[in-house]
Amino acid sequence: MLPKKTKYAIKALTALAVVYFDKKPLRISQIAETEKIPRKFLEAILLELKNQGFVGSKMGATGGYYLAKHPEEIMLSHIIRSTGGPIALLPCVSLNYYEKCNECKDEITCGLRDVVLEVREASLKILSKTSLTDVILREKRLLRKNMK
Amino acid sequence: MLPKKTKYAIKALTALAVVYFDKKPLRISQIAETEKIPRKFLEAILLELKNQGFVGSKMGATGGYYLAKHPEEIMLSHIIRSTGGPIALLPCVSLNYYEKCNECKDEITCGLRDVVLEVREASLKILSKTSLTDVILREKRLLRKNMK
DNA sequence: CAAATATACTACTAATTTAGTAGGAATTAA
DNA sequence: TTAATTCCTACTAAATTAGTAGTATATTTG
Ligand code: FES
Ligand code: FES
Repeated sequence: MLPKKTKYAIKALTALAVVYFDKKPLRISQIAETEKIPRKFLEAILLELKNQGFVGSKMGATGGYYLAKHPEEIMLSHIIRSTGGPIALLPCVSLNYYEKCNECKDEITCGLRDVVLEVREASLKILSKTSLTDVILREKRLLRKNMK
Repeated sequence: MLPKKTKYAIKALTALAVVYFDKKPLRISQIAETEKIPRKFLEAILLELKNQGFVGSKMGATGGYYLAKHPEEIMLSHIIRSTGGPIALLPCVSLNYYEKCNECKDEITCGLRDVVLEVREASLKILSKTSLTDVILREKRLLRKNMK
């Protein structure tokens, strides 16, 4: 399961992606309100996202946050990895959080690892191809479908 | 990430699957030793697996555990769900641990949910088709490949 | 310049989950 | 009857998650 932090990050970044072309920053409190994210928590999350280069910020009155990259360049896999941790089911198949399985005799011949590797590949295939723009597009598509 | 409990469960059940046709039970301590699982923890796990119908047991001297079903019938998805929890990345797309996303206005039109649903489908496709027998087969294949 | 309004940053805390452990009761084989 | 084993209840300790409090710093506007 993804931690709330990751979910909040995706939600906040998506909100920023929606207004990307306005070229005006969005206030934390504004995002917190519309996305129903605890204000202070979101503050911490956005700060982290800034340090990782996802967003930029402007201090002071009329300040706020804005996407630092084009929304098509920001993939869900990046956000997940930056905020939540591994996508893989086990540390021994995680690209970014690798850790040796000290119970298993041999990683190379471990049957379980082989399966879990396949699962990671399948998940990553989707998550690394889905950008913030795609999330917004999906939302629009679902809205149309539901309207009919 | 899968909890250790789940990993241990899969490992233990696989060990039982290997000797399935011997028709003799395997002792906890034996499994714990060969799979490097903390003895007492494994005890608790196997008991739970028994209550869920995965294994049977025999008490007393010469007692132990054995698979209650054919190893081809036990899928990784079953074990994960019984011991670890959801396979889905978010509660709103979990079949067995469903919980409403109270931040999102509408589940039906949520773009993030749509992506995460696709990921769950992809993972489940693999995990619900992979049995204990398959895990053993993969292991054998990997061994052969590595020998050459 | 001063007041108002933002983010930046440090340092906690509280609740939950995970990964176990301890110890004895019940059962069975020899 | 004794040795070996599972069964069962009740803890505990460590790590992680989900936040909060409070203050410093920067920026706009009157
Ligand atoms: S090596 Fe990681 S599960 Fe076996
Ligand atoms: S409804 Fe679950 S993420 Fe939006």
